[in-house]
Amino acid sequence: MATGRTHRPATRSRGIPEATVARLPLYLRALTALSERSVPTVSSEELAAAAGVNSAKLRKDFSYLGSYGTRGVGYDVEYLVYQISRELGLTQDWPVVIVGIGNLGAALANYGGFASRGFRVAALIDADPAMAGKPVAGIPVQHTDELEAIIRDNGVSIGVIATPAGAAQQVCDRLVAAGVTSILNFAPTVLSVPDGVDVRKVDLSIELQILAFHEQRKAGEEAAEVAAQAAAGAPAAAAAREKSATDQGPDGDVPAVMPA
Amino acid sequence: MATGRTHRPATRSRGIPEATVARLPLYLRALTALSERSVPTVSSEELAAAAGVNSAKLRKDFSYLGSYGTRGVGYDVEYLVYQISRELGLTQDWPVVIVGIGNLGAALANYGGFASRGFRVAALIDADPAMAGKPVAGIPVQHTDELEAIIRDNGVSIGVIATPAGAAQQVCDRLVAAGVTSILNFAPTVLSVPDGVDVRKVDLSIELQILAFHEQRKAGEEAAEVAAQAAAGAPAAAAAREKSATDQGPDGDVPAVMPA
DNA sequence: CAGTGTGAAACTTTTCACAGCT
DNA sequence: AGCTGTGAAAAGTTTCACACTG
Repeated sequence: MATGRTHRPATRSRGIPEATVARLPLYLRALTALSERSVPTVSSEELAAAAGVNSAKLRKDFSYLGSYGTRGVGYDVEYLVYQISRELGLTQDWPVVIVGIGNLGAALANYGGFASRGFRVAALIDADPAMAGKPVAGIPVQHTDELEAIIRDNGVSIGVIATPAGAAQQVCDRLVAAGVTSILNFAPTVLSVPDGVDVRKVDLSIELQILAFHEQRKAGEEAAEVAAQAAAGAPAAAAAREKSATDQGPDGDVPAVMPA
Repeated sequence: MATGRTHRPATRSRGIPEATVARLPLYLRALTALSERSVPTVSSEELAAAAGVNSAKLRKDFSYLGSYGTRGVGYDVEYLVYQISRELGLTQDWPVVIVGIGNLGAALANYGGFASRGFRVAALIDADPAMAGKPVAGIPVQHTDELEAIIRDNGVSIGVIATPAGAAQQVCDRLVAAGVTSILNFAPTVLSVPDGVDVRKVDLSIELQILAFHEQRKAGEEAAEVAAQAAAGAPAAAAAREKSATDQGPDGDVPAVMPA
């Protein structure tokens, strides 16, 4: 909602909130499942449940895309799939390179959901000469020396870094220099990139640490609860948790993209 | 947050904002690196740069933990490492089970940063009988039949699901029934869990789709930019991006935990 | 005087609740 | 009658800017 909405009320304008963007893939997945089961329409309530969010949030999110529902009825599944795909830029397909073909890189290469929606693994790249030529997930691994050529020849703009932490920044620099402008980083490092390049980070140990924090909290609360229960009368059962909601928050963080 | 903060101004009370919690692991990692280089103190500016956030945010975050800095000087690295570790519950170590030992599960089992900070892989579990006994990352894989016993015998409260999507909910149910209260889910599914169980989700294709959205946006802006540049005089270079910041947002999303 | 700690302002995201369409 | 679309309120997060302290 950055630039005013003053006029142009019809054609949904730009400026979809980042939090909404982060949820669109979730909706898309739920819708795709419905589509496969040939469900023709769905209400915000049902779709929200399938996506793990609440319906008010979902309706608000969709309102940023336009008015694609029918009052009293719900949303047309196929139509919404198309609209969200388009909004996410998945009507074209994006060639992606994966750099670092260890266990993780191989797992990513084998990941089916990859190809299924808008992405194509254009190349697998590894620094180990012994890997060169070896096929992983049916794609021959190429040596890092080829990186620049691969990026240019395939018009790759999205790169996935699955290397050890030590190599990540260097790989990142080369990717960016060769023209990549979006990076998904699995290495546990903060990457620095020039303006205009987006980096998203996936980090196992950070996720675990966040869980540990809450886990620890629960242990503490349990003790408090027992005490309270002992002191007071009876009703202490489900009274502890702070947030409830049917939500399944993404980002956990507000992960947000970071144009760096 | 929820319960008022009315009194108790002194001792840092409970209720650290979720967004702050999500960044603590980032700070911890940066601090650990400094510690290894034997750097004794660090300013909010330096540490923020290392963690990829801005210094105001970092100071605000630390203010929720207490006053651990020294005005005019900065923060004592060792002391902060300890305080953050304690806050995150990493002074104890958490036994973790990984269910689903495919490429991804193996990658996770081999992930070093795992053991390094507060977590211990208590067991690897897979449904394939052929895997049973086979060691991965030095740990023998056990069959799913043993799941409940493993959880109970090891006092596991954190589980990692790295199975195919189809098996995830079922595995989740068993983990929860056996006593697990925190789950890190790598399968592309929305898990439903009872109240009091936290789920965090890591999803490759969602991340890629978010990148695709921004990538598409860039392409559009580029065109607009060129047009504007042609029409106007000259200054259009770095004027495009909407957010700037040195930030490297986690969550990308607001991933947030979801007490479900 | 360099640099923390923090109120207050600005912005973003979520939730509420209901008018309005089909 | 039912369900969407959305203003408006509430909650959460980030940024600003400066008083205060070692």
